[in-house]
Amino acid sequence: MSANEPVSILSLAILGLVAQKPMSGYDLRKVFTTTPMGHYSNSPGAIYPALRRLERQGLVESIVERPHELRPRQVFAITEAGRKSLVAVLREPVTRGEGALRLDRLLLRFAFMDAYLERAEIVAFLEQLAEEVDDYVKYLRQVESELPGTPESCGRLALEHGIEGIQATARWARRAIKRIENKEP
Amino acid sequence: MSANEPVSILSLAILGLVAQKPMSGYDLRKVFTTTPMGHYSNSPGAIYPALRRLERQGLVESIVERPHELRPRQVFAITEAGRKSLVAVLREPVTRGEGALRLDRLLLRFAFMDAYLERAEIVAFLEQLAEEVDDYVKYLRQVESELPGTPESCGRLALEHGIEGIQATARWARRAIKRIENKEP
DNA sequence: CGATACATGTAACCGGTTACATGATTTT
DNA sequence: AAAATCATGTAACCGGTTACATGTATCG
Repeated sequence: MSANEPVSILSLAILGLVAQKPMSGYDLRKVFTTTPMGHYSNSPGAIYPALRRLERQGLVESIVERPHELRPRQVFAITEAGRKSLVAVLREPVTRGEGALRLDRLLLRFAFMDAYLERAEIVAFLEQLAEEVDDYVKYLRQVESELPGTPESCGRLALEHGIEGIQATARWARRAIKRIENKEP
Repeated sequence: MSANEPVSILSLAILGLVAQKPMSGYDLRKVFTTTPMGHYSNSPGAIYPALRRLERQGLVESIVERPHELRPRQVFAITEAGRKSLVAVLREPVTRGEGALRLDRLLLRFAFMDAYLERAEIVAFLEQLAEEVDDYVKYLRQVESELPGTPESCGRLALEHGIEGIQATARWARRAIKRIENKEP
């Protein structure tokens, strides 16, 4: 729909956060520095420009508190367009862009879902994710089988690490489905 | 030692690859596009500049094949300084830079180790890794315990995904240690 | 009241992505 | 010989990191 979607994963994280409640750049920075969300970068030189971009796209709007003082405080809130755009991102199908499953982006989307999507949609997302992950495991096993080197070679072991990590993801997704489905409405 | 170290993770991947055998930019691109190494970006606009940087740093050197033709082929090989620098990177201690364990970089380093490091060093690396990962799990559990929301809330589930993923890493590391130690010399 | 920590940003640099360009080789 | 594909790159743009700047509250 709208061509105005948050482009980077950090923008998406910010959009999801200000959707929960309006925040200043500093508030956001605190979230990123004090929680594992910091995985998506916690530097002010990333956050403030991202907020400007989101504002330019009309996805967030800001009100300036204490406008007459020298150090004003700018609080950003999501707009209706922003909410629409966020939901659209949450609803994107689960695919491998360029052969690599961008798990961090997918998980970030998932983390914001329960505020906006029906339970059935969330479950469908997890089912797609589990399928894609299974496919990816198959591909990695294929690669492994063609790999030269002994079973103790570091390259092979590193690949096995990758395989086991995403197998853990598949198990998690299926368990999450059950947890969500068994929850009383 | 040398202040000339490969800066980005992609540079490190390239350095490790040309250390195995000399390759052209195109050869490298093929590796990145056809294997899971593509995780570290497979775009020519990243690879060629990275090669230039490595060359400027003296970590790789190139010979131009078919120099008189219009489309020459430039093959890059690691230098002695490059090999030293690579080994220095492989020997870096396992730490959390800015609170986030950069697993992808650590695993990339690991993948290149067996050509250059003693078995004992590799095992020590894995032990450090397992410890750091255990610490990180503790931190994440702490975060989880302070998280509001029901056990089925998406945010909590996403965090659990992270926890389980790095627990899988810890198990992998300990299993890899055993595999390497039990290998006959 | 001076020092320290908290709050709120800006600017320069740099690495990566996307899109484009162009020469050689193979296929039809 | 034209079309398609392989091989080898370049350029513009853009997002992120690092380092710096400056204002406000707090604490000794």
